[in-house]
Amino acid sequence: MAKSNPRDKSDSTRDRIILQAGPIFASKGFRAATVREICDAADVNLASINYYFGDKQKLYFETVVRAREMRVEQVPQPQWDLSTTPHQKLQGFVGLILDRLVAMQTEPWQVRLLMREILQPTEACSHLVKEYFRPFFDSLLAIVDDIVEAPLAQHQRNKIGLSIVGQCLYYRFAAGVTSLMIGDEDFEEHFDRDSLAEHITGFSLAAIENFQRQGNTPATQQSDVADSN
Amino acid sequence: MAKSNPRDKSDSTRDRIILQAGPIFASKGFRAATVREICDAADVNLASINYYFGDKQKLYFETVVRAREMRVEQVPQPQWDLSTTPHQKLQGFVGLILDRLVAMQTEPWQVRLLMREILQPTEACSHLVKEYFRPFFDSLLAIVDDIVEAPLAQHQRNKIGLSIVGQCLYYRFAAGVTSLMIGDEDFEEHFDRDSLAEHITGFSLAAIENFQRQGNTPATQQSDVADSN
DNA sequence: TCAGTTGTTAAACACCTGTTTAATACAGTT
DNA sequence: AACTGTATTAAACAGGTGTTTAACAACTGA
Repeated sequence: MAKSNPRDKSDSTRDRIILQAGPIFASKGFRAATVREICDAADVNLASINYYFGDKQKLYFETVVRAREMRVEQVPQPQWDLSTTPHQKLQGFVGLILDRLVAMQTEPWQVRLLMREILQPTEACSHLVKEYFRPFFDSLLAIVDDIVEAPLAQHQRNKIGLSIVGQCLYYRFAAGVTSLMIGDEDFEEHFDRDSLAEHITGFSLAAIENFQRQGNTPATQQSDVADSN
Repeated sequence: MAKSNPRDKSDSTRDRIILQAGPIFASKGFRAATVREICDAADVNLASINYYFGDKQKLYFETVVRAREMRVEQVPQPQWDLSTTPHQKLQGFVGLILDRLVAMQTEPWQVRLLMREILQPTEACSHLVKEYFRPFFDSLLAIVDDIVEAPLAQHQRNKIGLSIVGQCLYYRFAAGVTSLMIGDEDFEEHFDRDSLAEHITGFSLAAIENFQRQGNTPATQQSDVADSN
């Protein structure tokens, strides 16, 4: 049998704190989550968080990092071969966004925690962008490049990519009001993961194709209304 | 001179509390905002909130209601005549969303507070949906109907509408990470209100037009990847 | 003038917050 | 056996939380 050295014991306690802190931070946010609540959930002493992490803030950072790692493991990026069409790649990637970052049905704590960082970036967010969001977004832009063929200005690539991401993330941020707005039963019936992936892919693909047809200069007229703020 | 009856005095105090509570709730959220901080800002006694509103929660509700009223006043809906094209209407409405609900440059407290309700709906949210979001969304769908001509299934109308709204709201929710992701200077230069209105309108219009061209059945293939969660 | 209502105030209440401390337990090493 | 460093514990700390209370001030209508 494997001997249990103190390092193992330490790591298991440390891990248990992170894993129990995750759902609590995700549900209540950094401030509303209390160290007492976390320590109770992890079944450790009140002082353990300060012992292992220094303070509550550093525990939060570690929890965000762990959430990203777990989410990438849980939903791996799809693999494509030479026969995969750009359309299929786009649909696969939209599905990947919906699974990894939206996860409407399950709403795992990892997703809710990462979204908190998007909404109110802390120091953990720059880490997330570098290690996660930026490469993720680059993968999407590569697919977009395959579809448009003609080279685009960088800001146009970014805008198209963010139009796609925006359509997906909306359902993470606003699922609650959407359900209130269009009715529970309609929402449950028509806004499942696969239906949304299909719609967003078709919508975006149609947009990109028509962009090309119109010579990359859509909507040249300037709005003359609603300029006030 | 106008006599100052106690009702005036009362209302002014009540109003001052709401108007000072707004930015604080918007910035910190319900929990992190303290009644002491609000009372200090409004220059009223600590007990005033409980006296006028009963408790902190009821003050919050009133503040959300007020935020909506103020926002509708600040950014009125554009008026169209018979010569206005559907394209112009769409661009006007996208601009209206960007001005009312995104407001990237100014980020007034009313907008930040309303977004909090979208993200974490409280009892105030169902009020918002009925009085604000639902009619707002219906106006958008009416414009979409003008563009597509052919009748659509209700869930398709909703999906198209939410694709447009999603592209806009993304910049409210994720402006922070976007700036981190594509760089500050690129963001400031190319992602201003007018550029975004133009892009989102063009992107969505192209999508809708191509939807029609393809007979309302875009993206019929099903993704065979990224199904795990 | 005199109740009576309304608005305001300072003080206190009971509770919760993150963090620190000193004592204790227990492993492996000398 | 004594020592050492790590892990855990209960208790206390200093400060902040929303809410309540009772006293006081100001104006109202009879």
